[in-house]
Amino acid sequence: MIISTKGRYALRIMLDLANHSGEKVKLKDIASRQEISEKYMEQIIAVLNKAGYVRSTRGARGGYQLVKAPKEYAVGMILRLTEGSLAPVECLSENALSCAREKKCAAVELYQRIYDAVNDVIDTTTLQDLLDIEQEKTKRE
Amino acid sequence: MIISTKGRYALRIMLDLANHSGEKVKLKDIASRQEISEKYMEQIIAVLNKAGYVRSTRGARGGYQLVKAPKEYAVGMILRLTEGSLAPVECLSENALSCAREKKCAAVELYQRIYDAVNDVIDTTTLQDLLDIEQEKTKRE
DNA sequence: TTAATTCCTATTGACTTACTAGGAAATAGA
DNA sequence: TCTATTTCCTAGTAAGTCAATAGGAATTAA
Repeated sequence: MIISTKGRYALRIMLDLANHSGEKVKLKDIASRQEISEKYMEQIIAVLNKAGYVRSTRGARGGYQLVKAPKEYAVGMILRLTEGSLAPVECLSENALSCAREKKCAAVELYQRIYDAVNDVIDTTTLQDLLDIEQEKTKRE
Repeated sequence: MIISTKGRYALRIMLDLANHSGEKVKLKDIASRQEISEKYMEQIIAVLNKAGYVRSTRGARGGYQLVKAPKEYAVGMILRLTEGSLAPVECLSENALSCAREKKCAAVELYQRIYDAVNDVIDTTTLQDLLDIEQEKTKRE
């Protein structure tokens, strides 16, 4: 049960953009700050862009910026977009094909509880919350 | 974020054994009831056996049985044994090597919340709970 | 002695992950 | 208009994981 680099990097990209609101931020700058491969980041931010979570400006002096305020982005939106469903098992995913043992399967109840618990956390935590945590952490240093 | 067949099958094996408490259950019977490859199951039950969660009897008329009562097995024990840590990210696992950005990383707080939520569910649900759910489900059919 | 069963180890095909690579398209500024 | 800068698009790839399959050794009841 793992959140891959795709989702984690997406979160860090969004956080980085949130930390530079108002500016057009170049991918190169995010990459150097976050120490992530620029080329790999391109692919990840492309997804965020297509979904309308960030706005891009092409060409020289171009860059990316957030479309909405940080508190408008639940981390669940970002993780689901980049990772796909965070369901612990396939059969709970949106597009799941029905399972033959569905009717008598006891375990699916357990999986649903796990799923609910995870969804609750990621849907009630926003980018702004992470910003606050970050600030708190650097203050403490 | 997925619980693989290893963990899911382990759960079903344990449930199957729980449904036949007192008997020595042959792998072949579990395999046919659960429609799981017998050879694959061997590998999974071997882990459960080594951990002492089941007791095996070798040779003709041998089989497996649970060591303790179903309510003594939290599903977390079984899943962690077969899946490894259910931490959403590597850095939260037991044996994780320390991360350079640990001190300022805001996201780790999120991951910890997810981890806590998952652990809470799997540590408070036992095999007996699943048995009860199963009974409830078949009664309703 | 035989049949039935668990135990042990190796191999494999398909898939996923985390990139790398190369260049096309767009745009600001000279 | 030209050039440097930046995003956009697509393809490839090495390493690792998953979900088995395979074959046979060891053990035991009858």
